Amino acid sequence: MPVHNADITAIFTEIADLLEIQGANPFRTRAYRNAARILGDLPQEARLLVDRGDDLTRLPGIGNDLAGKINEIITTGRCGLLERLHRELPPAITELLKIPGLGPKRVKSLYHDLDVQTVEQLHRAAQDGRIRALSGFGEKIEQNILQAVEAHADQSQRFKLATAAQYAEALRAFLQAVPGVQQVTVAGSFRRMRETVGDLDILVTAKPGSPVMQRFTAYDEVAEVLSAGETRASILLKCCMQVDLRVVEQQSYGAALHYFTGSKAHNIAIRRIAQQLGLKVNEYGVFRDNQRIAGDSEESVFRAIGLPYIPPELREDRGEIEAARAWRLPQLVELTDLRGDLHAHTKATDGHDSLRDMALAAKEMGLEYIAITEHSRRLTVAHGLDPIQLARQCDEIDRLNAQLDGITLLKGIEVDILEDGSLDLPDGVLARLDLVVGAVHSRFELSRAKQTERILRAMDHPHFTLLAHPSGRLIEKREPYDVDMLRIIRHAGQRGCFLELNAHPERLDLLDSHCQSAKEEGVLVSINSDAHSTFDFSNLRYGVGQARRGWLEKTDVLNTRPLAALRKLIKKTM
DNA sequence: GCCGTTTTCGGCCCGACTGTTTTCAGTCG
Repeated sequence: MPVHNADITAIFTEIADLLEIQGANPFRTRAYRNAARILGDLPQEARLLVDRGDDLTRLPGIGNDLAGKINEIITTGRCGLLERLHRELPPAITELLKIPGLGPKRVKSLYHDLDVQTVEQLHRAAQDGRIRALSGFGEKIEQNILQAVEAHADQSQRFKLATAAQYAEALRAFLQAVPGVQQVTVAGSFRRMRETVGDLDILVTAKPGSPVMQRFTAYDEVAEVLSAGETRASILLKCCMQVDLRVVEQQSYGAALHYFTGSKAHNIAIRRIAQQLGLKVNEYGVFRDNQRIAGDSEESVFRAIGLPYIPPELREDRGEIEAARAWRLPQLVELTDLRGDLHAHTKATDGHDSLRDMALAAKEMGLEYIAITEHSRRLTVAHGLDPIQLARQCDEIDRLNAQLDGITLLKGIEVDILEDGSLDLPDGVLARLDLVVGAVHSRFELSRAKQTERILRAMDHPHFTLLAHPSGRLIEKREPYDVDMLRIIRHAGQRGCFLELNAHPERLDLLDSHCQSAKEEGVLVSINSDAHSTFDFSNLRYGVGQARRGWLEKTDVLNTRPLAALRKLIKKTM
């Protein structure tokens, strides 16, 4: 079995958990967590880097020791340190860390003093009232543990960005109406436009005496108030989403927003820079000694430590700080940069609206063109089109284009890429179209070599324009199929093809790290809605968010081109 | 365990809330 980055990430995370329980140097455990994060964000398998003889210590946060461990895991499939830790501690003990309120210190004490090794044993110990007697514990903590175990509160659920947006908007409006409240901003991973968010972090500025805290904890969707202080409170909504509220004065808005937006790794890096400058950054501002020198805006925070403004989507400690220091931050693409959308369906297949309605909705979004790309015949569940049906739709598009003003429909197809890499419609049919979007909708389980080869062959087709949802993953539902994405990206470059960033909230596919690879290889990405109804064009904002997380600029995105320029780019000469 | 325009050793972000304690440790973000 080849070792994937996710395997190494899991090993390093477990090592960090176990070391923490043992009471190891916290910075050592941080190094393992950091390494896990770095590997998780890598656009390529570490295995391939090692095969190529790349020096892993060139990755920030990976030194000789960790590079050696990565090597060991890749070549042997094992990790000596983890095996040693497994001999020293019971294997299931890291599960206890997932219980809210239990950290490494308390888990260690539960194990040493009560021999609690599993969640079941923890449950029994709490039921028997044995926990309250431990030093540092008490009746309240025992009750909390009991509740948490019985509520299965260890399952930390993540929500798709678009789902979180619904709860966020409702809460934002609710809080905005509270007397004395000035600004309400949803920060955290939501503001960084991560594809899923674990909780909502809301920042409020309010005049002194505003009842915002009381109102927040009394919000009618609250299932439980987890904590509530003067400036900070956490609630659990009935949908099981946790929401953290932070209230600060207006003068601290920027510093608090920066702090609350994260990511954690980014914040640590920023605060280190401040430290080196003899400054201190916290959620109230930037301080020299006890003198507040910045903090009313995020810009002022960055300026105070000598950096340009870093957009939230980049704040993952994935090179944005180095880029900022060198004044080489990208000018990220914006929603208003999009001129068109190259992937949309109508009720001719599995969409819900007519050609005309889709065109008008796109125009309403400020778009200049959209490509109609129905499924092809192989995809029977979606009523895919055969050559005759497609020809009929093309005629209809021609007629409609003659009537429409300010929006142009392009003739396309989302053609199935068959198992052998051929396309699901004959060349003569594809030749009439403005563009051909190819997609894998079957045989997801093929080996990496076969799946990659399948897609490369499809791109070799003279009419192939754009690869739809390149990884095939459905967030939290279906893993991506196993392909060598870097090879696909490079092949697209050689063949003059493009990659889609599918903006549907369930897909958000291309991954952000692969957007970066595409940019490096000079392959343009098309941010497409994959709209199945007139409402779906609004999903483009999530695609843009993902593109921004992938460092894409306006020029890196195919459909920022005006129609005439786009036509030149997608026109196949062969 | 990592890292270096003060450093190859000695640092490593910072603060709020809870519950256990009488001044703070543990957890969390």
